[in-house]
Amino acid sequence: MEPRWVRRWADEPFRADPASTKPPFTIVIPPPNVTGNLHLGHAFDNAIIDTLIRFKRMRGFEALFQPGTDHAGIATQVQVERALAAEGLDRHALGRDAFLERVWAWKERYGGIIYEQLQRLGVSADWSRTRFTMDEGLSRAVRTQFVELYHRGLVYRGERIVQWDPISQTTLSDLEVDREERPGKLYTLAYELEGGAVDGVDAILIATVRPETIFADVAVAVHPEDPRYAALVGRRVRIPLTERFVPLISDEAVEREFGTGALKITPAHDPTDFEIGERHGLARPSVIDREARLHGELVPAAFRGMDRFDARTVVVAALGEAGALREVRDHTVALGFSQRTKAPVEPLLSLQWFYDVRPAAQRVLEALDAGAMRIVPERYAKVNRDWLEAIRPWNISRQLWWGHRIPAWYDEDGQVIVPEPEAPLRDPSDDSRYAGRTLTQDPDVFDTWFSSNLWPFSTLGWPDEQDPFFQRFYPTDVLVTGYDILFFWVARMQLAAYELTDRAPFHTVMLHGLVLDAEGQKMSKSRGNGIDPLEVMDASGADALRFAVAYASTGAQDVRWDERRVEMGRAFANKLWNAARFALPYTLPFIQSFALRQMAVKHCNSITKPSAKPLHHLRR
RNA sequence: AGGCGCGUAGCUCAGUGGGAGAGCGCUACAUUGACACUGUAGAGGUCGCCAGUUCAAUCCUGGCCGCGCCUACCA
Repeated sequence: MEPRWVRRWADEPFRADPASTKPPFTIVIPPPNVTGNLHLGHAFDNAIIDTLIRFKRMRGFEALFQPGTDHAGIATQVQVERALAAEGLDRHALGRDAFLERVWAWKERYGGIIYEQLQRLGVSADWSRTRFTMDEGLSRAVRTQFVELYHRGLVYRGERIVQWDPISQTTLSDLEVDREERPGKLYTLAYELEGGAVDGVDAILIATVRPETIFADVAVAVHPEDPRYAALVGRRVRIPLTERFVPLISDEAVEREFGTGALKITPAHDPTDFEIGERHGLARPSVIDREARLHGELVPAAFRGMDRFDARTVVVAALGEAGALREVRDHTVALGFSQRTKAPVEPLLSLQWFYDVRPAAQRVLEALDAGAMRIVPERYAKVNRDWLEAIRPWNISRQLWWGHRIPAWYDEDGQVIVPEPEAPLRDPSDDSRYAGRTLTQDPDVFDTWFSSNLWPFSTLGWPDEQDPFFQRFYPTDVLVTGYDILFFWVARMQLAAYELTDRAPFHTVMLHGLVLDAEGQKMSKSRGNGIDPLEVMDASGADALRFAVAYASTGAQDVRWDERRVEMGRAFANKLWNAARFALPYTLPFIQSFALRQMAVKHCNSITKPSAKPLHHLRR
C-alpha cells in the first residue's frame, strides 16, 4: 500500500509553482548530512513539517516543502578518512584532488539514500527542487556571502587563539567544542624574584592547571588592587626550570580569590592570557605544536617533542626536584573536547578567518524585540537571545579539504586578495589587475555552518534575488528543528538573513525535543542504542511512525522512545482503514453525488474547525 | 558559577486555579463477515516533599530532595 504512494510522490512530487496566485507557504527541510542515514530526529522534523505543509496545501496555499542535504564538512571528511584508514591509507598519501574524488564518490554512493529514506516517510516535498550545499548555485551563495562580508569589514583574517583539534588537524568553532568537567590538579609554583627578596618575600606563587605551558609564559599577573603584591609589580620573576625572566604586571582580569591571586600569562595557549597579553603588548611565543607536543627553543631540550599530557607529568617531577613545586591540589577542570573526534582540544594561536557577527546579532535582537520571529516554545526565545547577546567572532576557516574553498588569495608578500563585490565569482588569478603577481589560494575551507546559514534563501536562488522562487517563497514561514541546533543553525540563519536579505528568514521557529532511548539516554552511534526508522516503518508502516512522533512531540520535551506509541499509531491507522472499508459501500452515493459530497464536507469542516484554527494561525 | 526542563496510574506520557486524564498493561464480559483482532465495562493515583497566597492549589509563590540538559576565559 505505502510503497505505491511513495513511488507516486517521488515520481510526481508536489511541485510548488511560483506563478501561482495562491498565497505561498514555505518550509525548508533541516538538511540531513549527505552521507547520513535516516534517524528518528529526521522522522521528527519531517513528520511535523509535512503535517503543516499538507494542512496549508489543503487550505489553499501554494505550499513549498524545500528538500535538500548538507555536505557536513568535518563529519563527512572524518568518515571518509576512517574508511581510508581501514585500507591503510590517509588523505595526505592520496593528495587533495584524489581525496576529494573519494569524498564525491562517497557522496554519490550514499547521498541519494537519504532522499529515498525521506520519501519512504511519505513526505510531500518538492523532489524536483532538491538542493545540496555544495551545488554550484549554493556554492555561489557561500562565495558571495564571504566576498560581501569581507568588503563590509565583517570578515577578516587574524591571529587569535582558536580551538585546535589535534586529531582532525583543524580549528573548530566554539560551538563544536563540548565542555566536560574532569578531575585534574591545581599546581602552585614558585617564581623567584629577580635580585633577591623584597620584605622577606623571595618568590611569587602562582596557581596553574597546565604546568607544561610555563615555557611560553611572558609575564605573571596580579590584580591591580591586591595589597599582597602591590610592592612587587614591575619586578621580574624567573620561570622555573629556565633562566628566563618575565615581568610582574597587574590586570583587572585576575581573580584575587582564586589560587594565590597570581596568574602566569601564556598568551599563545590561553584565551584569557591572550587578551591580557594584548592589553599589555606582550609577546606570544608558542611551545605547543599542532600535534599537541611541546616544541620550540623555549622548551628545555629534555621535554621537547613530548605529548602535552606526558609532558605535564615529567615537568611536574622536574619542578619538584627544582623546589619550585609548592602544592598540588585536586581540582576539577572544564576541558574542551572536539565534538567529532572527542580529542581534547588545544587552544592555539593561529592565523585564521573570522566573522564578526556582533553587528548582525544586534539587528536580530532588535527584530526579536519587535516580534519579527516567534519561538515555540517560548522559553527558547530567552535562550536564543542570551546567546546572541554574548556572541563572539566566529572562526569560519577549517583546515579540511571537504567543503567550500575559501576564495582568498595571497601574493608573494602575503597580501590578501579577495574578489570584488561586483564580480564575486571571478578568481583574482584570472583578473588582469593582478597579472604578474604569483597568487596562491588559501588552502582552507569554510565551516559547514557558513553555508547552511544561508539555507532558507540559497535554496531559493539567492544571490539571484530575481529568482522567481526567491521572490515568491522567501521569507519562509516556519522552521522546524530540534532545540539542539538552535545556536548552530537557527541563530546563524537569523544572522545571515538579516545581514544579507534584511529580513527574518522565517516568522516562526518550532523546536522539538530529542529522541532518547527507552532508558532516557541520548541515542548515538557510539552507544549503539539507536532505533532505525526504516525498520519501524517496515514493521508497522510510515503512518504508525509518523503518528508516534507527532503524538510524542509536546512542548520541545525530550521523548523517550516507546514502541507502544508506534503500536498506538498502527492501531489507529488500522481503525481508520477498517472504518473506511466498512463505510465505503454505504457512502458510495455520497461520493458520486456532488450535492451530498458538499454536505458531508461541511459536516467534516465543522468537526475539524476547532483544531484547525490554531494551525491556521501559523500564517501570521 | 549561571540558566532551563522534568518529577501525575504498574509503564510511557498529556493536562488544568474549582470535577484527576490517555495509550499500553491488568480484570471481567462480548465478538467468525471493516479486523495487523475489535468492542463494552472496570480496578488502579497523599499529582516528589514542606511552607505560603487563595473561599479553593496537582496547577501560582518560596524553600528542599531527586533526575536530566544547556551555557561559562577563575588559571
